[in-house]
Amino acid sequence: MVKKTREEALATRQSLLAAALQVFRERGVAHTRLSDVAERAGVTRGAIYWHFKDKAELFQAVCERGTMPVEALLAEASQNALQDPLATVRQLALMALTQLAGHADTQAMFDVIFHKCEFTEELAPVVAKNDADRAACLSQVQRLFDQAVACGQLPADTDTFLATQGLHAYMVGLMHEWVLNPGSYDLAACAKPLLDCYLAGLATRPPICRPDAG
Amino acid sequence: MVKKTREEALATRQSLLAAALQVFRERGVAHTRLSDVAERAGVTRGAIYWHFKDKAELFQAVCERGTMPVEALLAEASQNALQDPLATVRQLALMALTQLAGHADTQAMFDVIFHKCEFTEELAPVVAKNDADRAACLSQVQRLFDQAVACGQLPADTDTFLATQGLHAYMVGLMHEWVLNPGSYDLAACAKPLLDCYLAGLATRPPICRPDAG
DNA sequence: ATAAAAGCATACATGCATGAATGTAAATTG
DNA sequence: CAATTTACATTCATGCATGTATGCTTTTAT
Repeated sequence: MVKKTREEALATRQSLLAAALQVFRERGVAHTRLSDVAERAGVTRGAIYWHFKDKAELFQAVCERGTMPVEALLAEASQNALQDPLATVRQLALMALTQLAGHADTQAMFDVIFHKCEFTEELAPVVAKNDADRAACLSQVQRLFDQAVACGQLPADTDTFLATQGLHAYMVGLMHEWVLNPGSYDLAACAKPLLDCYLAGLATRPPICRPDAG
Repeated sequence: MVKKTREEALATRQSLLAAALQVFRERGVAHTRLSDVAERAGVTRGAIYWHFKDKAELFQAVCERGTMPVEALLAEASQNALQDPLATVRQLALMALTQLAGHADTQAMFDVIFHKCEFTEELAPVVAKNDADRAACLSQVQRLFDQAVACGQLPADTDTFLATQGLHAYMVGLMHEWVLNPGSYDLAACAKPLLDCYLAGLATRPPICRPDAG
């Protein structure tokens, strides 16, 4: 009773990913031994080494499964951005927070990424992908802000680069801190007011960074 | 030529802390071997085990050395908060960002804490101290926001709890992301406009979280 | 000056996680 | 229905980081 059918093998792979996410969250990625992941998934280390090369590749697979919906969101948002760019940004950010508030797996993933993981050389591919994703997201949001300036939704002298950095930092910080204490406040309910507060700041007093002389 | 005088021993301890900060940043805390730290400091592991119980205690010492100035700032700020609470909050946040932008050691520390460390059980004392510090900081800022509402600096219906969470998230996010790419923009120059943007949002459209029915 | 303790260096024993090697039985393929 | 591959389980050898124990030399206290 060793060999499984193809779909059973896929199920094994999925349960390995789920188990890894859990154990990563409990023990931290670096301190996690693959035997723990295997035990949690109800298999042995042999199964892990069959499906993945090593722990880094397993972690990479866990991350990619988690960031897939976000990327789909970004791609989808590039469509209907023409008429109301600010609303598009707002929707984008809102859906990210809503996804975090609602999905337990998403919470686990960000908990791992933010607090239970060391981004060192051995996870270089994950870091590289993170960097690429962030860069793509940032440039897309900045383009939306540029459009918002062109539409008159934002002041003409808005530094859209800084505005983008600020919004991204806001989002990262909200997720980073909220996953530490999901019970501290109702993120799903508070996401809108929190976002609108920052967007209002952008509209009334946008960041303007004069290229300082000296 | 083994035994050192007392101040030489203190110097050894300091160089151990500095070396640990560097190696932690390069290799990550979990992957750092104490022999690396010792070698970087020009001693052997014996010196580490003399000054510290284990890696966790070493990391704790590194963290405490880094958070000391921040705590001093907070204590100092509780003094002159009466007449202009909003300006006090602004000053507080500004000094934190300025400190980060200017001090290389502070950058290293936050890089380690944000990206090169797993907060698991073995670092429980550090986590506990972090939690306590954050709670103290948040409650103090919220008190300032409450005063700001009383002064009329912020709208009467402002949810000061959410406003505090938002500002804290903003700060965390700014630091979290900026240490990843200190060259991406001039934090020292942009700290003011970035902060004022969020504070303007607080003044014009403060977060108000209605206790949602259903 | 002598005893005691400080401040490390060195040597040793231990466990433990890894990765590779091998075994194996069922499931495909032709 | 044979041959081959899949999908793991099991075993093994290895290295490596840790913690402890011990040794050694110089301060420091008295």
